[in-house]
Amino acid sequence: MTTNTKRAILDLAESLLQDKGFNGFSYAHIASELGVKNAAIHYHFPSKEELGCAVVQRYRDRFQLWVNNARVKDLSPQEKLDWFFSIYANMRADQGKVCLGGVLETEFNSIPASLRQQTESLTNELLSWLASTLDEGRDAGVFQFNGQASDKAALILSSLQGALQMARALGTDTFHAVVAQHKQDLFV
Amino acid sequence: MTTNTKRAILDLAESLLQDKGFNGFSYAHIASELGVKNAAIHYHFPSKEELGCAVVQRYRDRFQLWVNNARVKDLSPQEKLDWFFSIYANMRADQGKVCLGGVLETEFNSIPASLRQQTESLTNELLSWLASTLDEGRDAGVFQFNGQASDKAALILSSLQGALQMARALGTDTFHAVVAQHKQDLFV
DNA sequence: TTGACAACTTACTAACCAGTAAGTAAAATA
DNA sequence: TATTTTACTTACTGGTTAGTAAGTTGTCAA
Repeated sequence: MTTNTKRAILDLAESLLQDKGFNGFSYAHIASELGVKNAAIHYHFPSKEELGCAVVQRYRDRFQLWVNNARVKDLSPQEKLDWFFSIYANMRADQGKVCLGGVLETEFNSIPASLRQQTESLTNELLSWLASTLDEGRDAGVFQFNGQASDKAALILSSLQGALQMARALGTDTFHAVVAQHKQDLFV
Repeated sequence: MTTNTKRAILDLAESLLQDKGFNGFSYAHIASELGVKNAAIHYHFPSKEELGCAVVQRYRDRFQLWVNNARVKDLSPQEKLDWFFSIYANMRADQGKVCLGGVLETEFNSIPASLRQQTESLTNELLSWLASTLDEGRDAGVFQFNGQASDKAALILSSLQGALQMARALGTDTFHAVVAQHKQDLFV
């Protein structure tokens, strides 16, 4: 039986990562919030590196589960895109969180190598799903854009990532304006 | 006579900010790199908060100087946009740096209030210049996009910010692909 | 009932952090 | 020349960091 504590640590670490970044939270933060001692965190995750990797790995697994879920697979391209946008909108709504990719890429030069690897894999997976969804929509005649779907996907993903961050300084409206503009660009 | 040291501190702090983030560098890093002692940094910038603000303030002043410079003012909208894109391309070329706005927004919840204020002002200034340049280009018939220029500006700025970060995980090609896609979207 | 193991706590360490108080040497000023 | 000011250094503090070693308690299997 896996403990509740291990999952609670992962949940809180993920939340703290999206809130303050990898260098912005400590084992003490997690411990005090959970009402346990520092060493309890080290029992489940010997190093901060392993904790960070476990958070990203779990996020990646969750994304793949969603993507391969019939409820998502059977959506139309527009609905798939809306579902994807809503993931980011929910992060914004949840205390102004930003996406894991953006946090870890911003701190890329001061995080462990294994966590950099996880970040690269996560970004590639998001990008690849988005590119094939865009291609699918263009083939179906519902999306319109020039050039390769992978380039347009990189544009959209980078913008969502940046817009979540920007919304911290300028407010939620900025984020929603960016999303609306993407739809306008794509559907015209 | 302002010392070389003060400027060297600002230069290095700006570079470290773009490299490792506000929580990712210390007075000791700056001191050892410059061959002075910790206290020398505190002499010029009593607190890290003041140092951070001075870096962003100098960056804002520099941007306003560029923007109000006749050499930039007299450019065509396309040239202005290319010039703006090249600022970001140069950051990417310079050891994979990311933009100040992106770093500080990502760390927004763990930086001092005065630095948050500087971040907001910087982002507003970049956004406002970009929006009026887009408007100017659309009026001149060289740019094409739907909706408000301020929304398209937020889309482009957020994307440049995100693409610099993303390029750390995926490489420089990703950044250039995003810029090329923006041009394609705008010029069609 | 005993032994093993899981899930912790207690108590600690060495490194690093921003920040400070007091001293110093050289240059500018009067 | 005397005094002040600038630009530091030396030496330190209290707080925080990830990480560790050794001990404790409750559960479960043999």
